[in-house]
Amino acid sequence: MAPRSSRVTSADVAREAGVSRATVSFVLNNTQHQKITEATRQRVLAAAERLGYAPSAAARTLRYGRSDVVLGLLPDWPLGFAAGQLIQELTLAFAKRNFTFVVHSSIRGARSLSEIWKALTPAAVLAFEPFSDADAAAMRSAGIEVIAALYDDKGLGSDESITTANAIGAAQARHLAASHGRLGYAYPDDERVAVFSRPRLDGVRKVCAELGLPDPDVRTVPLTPSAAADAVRSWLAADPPVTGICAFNDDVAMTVLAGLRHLGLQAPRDMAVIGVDNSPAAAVSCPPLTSVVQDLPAIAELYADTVTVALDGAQSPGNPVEPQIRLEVRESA
Amino acid sequence: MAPRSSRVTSADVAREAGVSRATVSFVLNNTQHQKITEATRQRVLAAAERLGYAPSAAARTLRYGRSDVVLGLLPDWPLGFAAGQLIQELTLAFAKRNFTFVVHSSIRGARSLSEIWKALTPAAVLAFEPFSDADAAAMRSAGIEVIAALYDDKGLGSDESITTANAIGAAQARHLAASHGRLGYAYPDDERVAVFSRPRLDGVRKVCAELGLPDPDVRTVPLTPSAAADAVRSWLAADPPVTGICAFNDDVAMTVLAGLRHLGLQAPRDMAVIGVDNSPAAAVSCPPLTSVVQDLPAIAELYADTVTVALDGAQSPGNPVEPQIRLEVRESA
DNA sequence: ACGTGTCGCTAACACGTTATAGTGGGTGCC
DNA sequence: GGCACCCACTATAACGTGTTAGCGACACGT
Repeated sequence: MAPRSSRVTSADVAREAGVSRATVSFVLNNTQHQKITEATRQRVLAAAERLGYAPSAAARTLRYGRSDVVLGLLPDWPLGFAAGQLIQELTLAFAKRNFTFVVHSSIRGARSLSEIWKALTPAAVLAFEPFSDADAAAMRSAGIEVIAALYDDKGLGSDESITTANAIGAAQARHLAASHGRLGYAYPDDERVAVFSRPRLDGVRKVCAELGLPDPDVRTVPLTPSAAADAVRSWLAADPPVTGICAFNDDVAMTVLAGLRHLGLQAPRDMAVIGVDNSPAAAVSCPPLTSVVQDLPAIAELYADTVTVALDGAQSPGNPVEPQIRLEVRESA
Repeated sequence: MAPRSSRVTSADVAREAGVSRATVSFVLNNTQHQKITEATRQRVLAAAERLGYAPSAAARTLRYGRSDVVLGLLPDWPLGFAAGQLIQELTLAFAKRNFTFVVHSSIRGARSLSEIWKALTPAAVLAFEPFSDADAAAMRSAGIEVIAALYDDKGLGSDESITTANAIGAAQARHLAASHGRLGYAYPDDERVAVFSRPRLDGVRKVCAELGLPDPDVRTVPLTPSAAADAVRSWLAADPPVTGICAFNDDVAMTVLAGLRHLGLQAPRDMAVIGVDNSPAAAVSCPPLTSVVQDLPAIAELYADTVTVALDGAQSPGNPVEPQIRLEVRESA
């Protein structure tokens, strides 16, 4: 009724309904072990509705000692199509578990990591970037669950990191190995994505070893047609020539395709290329790009389950199914 | 020293340093009007460091009534390259102003808008999606500044919305009008991006009117080569034929290029195409795509300034420069 | 010796919420 | 009528912080 400029609190609702703050809390939180007359309940609900009461998350967090916010920490590499999609799936997956998922892009020159989680008091941090042990320890001592969604090359915290990244490279390699005797890897020209590129390359390496193929010929491919042409020349000049290329993602793959065109060559006749992400551009590149499709909803569910289990100690409701990898086969391979 | 499982509070620091909590607060916040002996100051700082003290953001927010979090609300359309870049620039711009910028993707089926800001108590909300007046009113009554970074087709809250979107369409149209008498617009097949596509189209319309050209021929282009081919056929069959196409973004533009190839035609000979975003794929498409480059850092600064001014009532430090639009001219137009 | 300041610090309150202990009033039982 | 007991609700204590009022000690001027 009276739109105070300040925040409307539970005390306002209590006054409006003619009850105590405790009763308001009982009604609005449906406290089980507390009986409330139906008349009183309705009066409180009506008052809350009329005043537009919204409980203060800060006070609630202070009281509970934990908020329902899960903070996603993104590194500062350029966010592509898949990253955006994963963010949306994570938002949905956490919402289903009554958590609020927000993302902070920890760009260089911005606030330090400690500033971030101190400002948010998240219940958990889902990190897609590496950070120091000191930071991790500080977060834990503040009662924050830390989940690293990273490839652990140091074997550090391996029990908390989940990765399906090497399955991607493996899928690429298996598809190409059917018709190519020597594989190459188009590595991104940006060390900031190493947390993703390394495990993908490892997956290719593993499959090559399994199938008795020689180790893949790895070349860094900057995102310009001429640089890609250089890489293509080197691959074809090798002995035996490298004719099947696993690319880090669709952007790199399409750059390799541009390099081929630059040399007057064609995919897949002269060289087969496979990307990752199945971005919109992949469907309309020339030739249309074969790409690895991750089951991002399943991956998001897996992450969300991991966090939920770590937080509540509750067991995962569903069976912990490994996210599947699918190949969208077009013309480039 | 003693790694308590629970949170380390300022009281712990006070006990460790042998002073009161108030003194700890004075030291750590550098309270000006309060003199503290250098010895005491050092003792407190040492104790805080030793215990790894991190002030509770929840308590601080409760005390101040406002957090330093700015919440970015993203709609549920697929996030592309430009969106990711804008997020990073916004993170940087807000960090420079001592705000923590986080993003929530309000995907359909996830938590309602009110759940989000209730859970975060942000100081301001920077919305890239439309929401109801009731939501806006509720946020305001909770003391949250609401900034709509939207194209206002209803003239609603025009004083708070900032848009440079029509400048994009205008830049496309001006470039094409130099050599094409009739322009077309490749409209995205997703109404969720209407907040961006409409003003861009309006920019094209405005320039066409200014230059005495007929109104642009607008066609919705789904992201498949065959659908794009249909659109291309229609454009070329018009009288006079439409030979200059402004596309909503690079993805749509590259689909139009695929449609051209599908018909055995070439850009820019048979039809010129301009995209928006200058995504990595645009540089390696065939032919390489001419694209509009937004000055995302400047746009981010503008948004951040708008929010800061609304919050503190402070005047913008720099001159409110209009973000510039640049054209990356390649071969497609 | 005594008021007057200043210095350096502490006690206490408020922010808004939830949970626990407690309280007045009605009812049943003997 | 007195006692126990349940019911529906209230008073109050935390959660951790920033801030204001205040307090003892000491210096200083007269």
